[in-house]
Formats: sequence, structure tokens, C-alpha cells
Amino acid sequence: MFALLDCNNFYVSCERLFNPRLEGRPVVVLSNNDGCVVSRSNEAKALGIRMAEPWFRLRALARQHGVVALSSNYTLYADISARVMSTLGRLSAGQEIYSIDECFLDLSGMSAQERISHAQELRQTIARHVGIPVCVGIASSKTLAKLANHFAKKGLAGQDGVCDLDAMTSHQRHELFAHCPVGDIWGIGRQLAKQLQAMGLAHVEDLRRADPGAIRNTFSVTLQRTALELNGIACIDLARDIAPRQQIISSRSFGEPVDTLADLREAILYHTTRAAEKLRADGSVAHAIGVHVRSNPFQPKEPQYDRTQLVPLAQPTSDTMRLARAAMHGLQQIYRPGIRYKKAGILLTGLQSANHIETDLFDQTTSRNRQRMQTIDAINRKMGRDTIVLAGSGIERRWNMRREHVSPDYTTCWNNLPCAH
DNA sequence: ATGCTCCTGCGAA
DNA sequence: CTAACGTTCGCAGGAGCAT
Repeated sequence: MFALLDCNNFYVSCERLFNPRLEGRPVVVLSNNDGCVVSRSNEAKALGIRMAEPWFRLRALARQHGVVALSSNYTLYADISARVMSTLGRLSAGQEIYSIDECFLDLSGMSAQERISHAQELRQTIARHVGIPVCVGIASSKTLAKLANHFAKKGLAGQDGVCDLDAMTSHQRHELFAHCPVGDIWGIGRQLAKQLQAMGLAHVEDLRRADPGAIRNTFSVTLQRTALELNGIACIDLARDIAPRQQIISSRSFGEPVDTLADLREAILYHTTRAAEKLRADGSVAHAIGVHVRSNPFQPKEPQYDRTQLVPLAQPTSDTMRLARAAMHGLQQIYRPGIRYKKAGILLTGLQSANHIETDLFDQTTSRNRQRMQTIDAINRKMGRDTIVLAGSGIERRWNMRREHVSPDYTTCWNNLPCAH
């Protein structure tokens, strides 16, 4: 038996913790670069503001209704998330942290009564200890638990932010499934929903009753598993141990378009530095680095360009200088003048544990390099992220993202506390 | 026929 | 005033290649 616990309007709820004036008002949090809406308060949803709506298209409506728009502050959200997750971890047998605002929990061996009262207790504890409102969905597969959470959030399944599909009658379940579009199911996005609808499988109940073998043939094993899970046959286990990452991406849109190789070099070096830090934090090494640049696809009249160049590494490494050299080589190959670039980034792939790689008998520089990177990491951890940087990664950084309405890092930075000013 | 790598598309949050 | 549309991850499956 699985529970899926999901925080309500998570980023907005985080902002409200420290700014009570946001209570009762329409509030949205914007994606990086103040681009799109990624979190909405109930009041904002009531105004018809949709998920992923570009902010510039909402400006007029927002002014009219007094909508508060905030830049995203992932430092704050990550810290609040850690508090929610550790609180839940203490109260649960098995926990899989699925994303920044949701996790699966193992509720096996409980009666329906026990499950529902346990879920209520979780909600109250999170509200008291962290201050974040959450909803809980419960069922016998992860896909159904996600769906149950969806019903709980919409208030379709009765009381108080908890929905246990296994505590309901089959008639009640049927009613919910018959009216819920397939696009609301975990794993079914826009493309699949369109195809399924064309085949007459428009609602959850249709897919649940479909022949799994036929689904496998016309679509994929993934969708077959989804169909089985809708029938309460658990195909996807709770992931108890966190598998090491297979790739690391660092990329970002520019605040303003960039056209010089010099600016792109800075940005690529910056991202290489960030990604290499993550790589070493994971205790991994990379076999290849990919360099990615692209123009702005939302300006179709301008010349379009979108390339990534994969550069294999002679020996797998986590050394920033080596990765940077490879990245510069890749960038050189794909840079084209006369393009207004809007985004650049890098990708580290073929990740492996640093412990398992063969060391080159004739290479005496590797261990010195490793020590050097460890020292730099330690200094940057202690003194702040950009204390020691690559000279090439830029000072002025004209390409930095827009972040016009950012809130303070209330919980992780003393200097950002309002009383420090 | 089989198995590999590389690349693209899709989905998720 | 203008122009202004996210990021990071995993998985499936097809293309291309070698055996």
C-alpha cells in the first residue's frame, strides 16, 4: 500500500511562510529568468492563470487584479523541502523522495482506518512543524496513489486533503475514474493523451479496462505498466535506495541575447564549474561532456540554431580544468557568428563512481589535480560559492538571468534576514 | 539476427 | 519606453553500425 504526499502550491506556500501579507492574495512564482508561472496560489488559479503561462502575457491581468509575482528562490524551497522530507521520514517506515515537493510512503500492513488517520496525522505534523499544507493520496499502486492525491487536491474525494482509493466502494471509484481525463494520469502527457483520446480511451476508466497486451503493442511497456497499475497491480516499487545520477545538466537562458564567442565561453565555463562541483559531490567522474547552445525558438523570424557537441574525455574525470578544456573545444566546433543565442549549457554523461575507474599508471598529475579540486571545493564551501572561480567564467556576466522579484534566503543566509538591514 | 552506442522525443516536477 | 516563453532528470525506441 502506497501513499503519495504532495505539498500544496509548494513554492507559493514557502514564500507565504515568511511573508504573511501574501495570505489571501493571488500570488505566483516565476521560473528562472522570470519566464513562466510555475506555482500559483488558489486565488491565482481562480483568476484563470494557467501553469507555465509566460509572465509577460499576464502583466496586464496581473496589474488589474493585484497579482503578486515573485522570482523563484530555489535556495529557500530546497531548505523547506528538506524539513518536510525529514519530518516525514521520521514518521514513516519507507520513504521515496520523488521530487522537491512530494514523496511516496510505504503504508503496508495498516487497515483503512489506520491509513486515513495516519495520513491526517502527517498533515497536521507538517503543518505544525514546517507550516506547509499538504495532501495525501493512498492506493495499492504508485500510479493510483498519484491519482488519489489528484482527487484529494481537487476536493473530489471527500474530506480534508486525504483520499484513500482502497477505502472506497468500487462504485465510488468508478464514478471518479469515469470522469477523470487520461491526461491526469502519472506518465500520460500531452502527446499520449491526444493519441489515446483518438482511440476512444478518453478517461481513466477506459484505459483501466483496456487490454494490457494491446496497449503494449500499440504503445509501449511503460503505458502497459500504467494500465496494470490502474487495476491495482503494483508494477513500480518504492525506490528505497537512491540510485546514483547518470547525467548532470547545467544550463540557463540569458537575460539578454548574446552573440559573441567571448560571452558564450564565459557562460559555458560557468556551467562547467557548477556541474563539476555536483559531479564531485556525488563522488563520480564523467566520460564525456556535451556543449549546448541555442537561439530563441520564440523568435521564429530570427535565424534559428540549436546544437550540442559531445566531447569524449580521454580518461573519465571530475577535474574542472580538464572538463573546461574539453568544453571549450566543443564550443569552438559549434559556434557560429551572426546568431542571437538565448541559452547555453553543458551536460556531463557516462557518469561512474570515482572509486571504480582504472587509474592511468603513467599519469602523475591526476592525484595532484584531485587534491587541488578538493581544496577549491572546501574553500568555496566555507567562504561562499564564487570565492575561487575560473578566470574565464566572467566577472560582469552580462548574460546573467533576470531575477527582478526575488525574496530573501530567509533560512540559509544571515545577511538576508530583514533585521540585518 | 543480435547487440551496442548515440540521438531524439516524451514525461515529470 | 521596449521586449520579454524554465531546468533537470530518466526511460524508450529508432538509426546507424559492427559482429
